[in-house]
Amino acid sequence: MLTDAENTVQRRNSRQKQRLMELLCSTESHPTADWLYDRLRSEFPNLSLGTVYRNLRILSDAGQIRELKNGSSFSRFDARTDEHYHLICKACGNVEDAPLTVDSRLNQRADDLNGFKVESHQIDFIGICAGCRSD
Amino acid sequence: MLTDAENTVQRRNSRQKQRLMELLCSTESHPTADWLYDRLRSEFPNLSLGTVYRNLRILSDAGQIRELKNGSSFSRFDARTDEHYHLICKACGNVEDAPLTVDSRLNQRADDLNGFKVESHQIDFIGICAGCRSD
DNA sequence: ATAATTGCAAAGGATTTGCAATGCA
DNA sequence: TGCATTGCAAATCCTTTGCAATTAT
Repeated sequence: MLTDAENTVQRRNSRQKQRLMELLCSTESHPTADWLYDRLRSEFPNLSLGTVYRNLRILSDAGQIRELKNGSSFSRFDARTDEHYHLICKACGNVEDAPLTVDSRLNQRADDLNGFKVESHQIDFIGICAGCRSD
Repeated sequence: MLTDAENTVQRRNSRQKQRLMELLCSTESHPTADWLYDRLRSEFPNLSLGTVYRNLRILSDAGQIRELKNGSSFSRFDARTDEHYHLICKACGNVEDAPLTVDSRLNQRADDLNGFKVESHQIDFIGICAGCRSD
C-alpha cells in the first residue's frame, strides 16, 4: 500500500508502466511480478524488479488492476478442516467462519469448464466486520 | 511442504506441538504464526518461532489443520477488475478465469451474518487443469 | 538408547524502500 | 525546468533450515 501522499501525487506515463499494463492486459494467466519482469526485460534491458513491483502497486491502488491474495501477507491457520466459507474484513483483515452450509452443487456448475476438473471450492465474502462497523 | 522422507517419519507428541494444536482449536480467529507464538510464549519462555512454523507445517501436511492462502507464496496480478471467479490448479498453481456469471444473490445470503456487512464475494474452484490432467 | 523435536541463528524468497540519476510534461 | 520515475542495492518481512542439545517413546 502506498501512503496517501504518494497516492494523490500526479502520475506520469513512463514507457515501463505503459508496457507493463499492456502486457498484463494481453494475458489471462494472472502472472506474477517475476513473470512480467522476465517478459519486459527484452524490451528494457536495465529494467529492475523494484520498478515492476512499484508499478504494480500504483496500478492496483488506482483500481486499474487487481492483486490476487487473501488479504494479509502472512498465512493464517485454521483448525477446522471441513469445507466452509469465510468472512474477510477489508478494514482489519480478520477472518471469521461464515455460518452457511456449503453448496456442493457449485462444483458441478464449474466442472469441466476449459477442461478443468473441479474438486472443491471456497468462497470468501469480503466486507466490514461487526467490530469495524461500530468504529 | 515437507519432503516425503520427513513426512513418513514417525511423529512424537511434544508439549509444544500439543499446546499449539489445543490453542488453535480453541479459537475461531484463524490466527497467524506470530499470534500463536506470542500466546504460547507465556507457557514456553524459550519457544522459538521456527518451532511454531515447523509444527504448523507438520499439522497441515497431516491434514489436521488448514493453511489459508491462495496457492503459491507470491502475488498474482489480474488486469480484469470486474468480479469473476477463478479456477486454481492444485498441481501447477496456475489460475484461470472461470467462464461463469457472478451470482450476486450470494452476497445477500451471507449479509449480516455475525453483524458482518458483505460487499462482494469471490469463489475459487480448486482442482486440476486441462494441461495437468493429460500428463 | 534412538531418533524426533527443540532453540537458536543464519539463510531464503518475495517485496519494499532510499537515493542519486534520468526522463516525462 | 521541476518533479515523478527509474535502476540499483540495501533493507524488510515472513518463512524455512542447519545444527548441536534436548526429550519423548
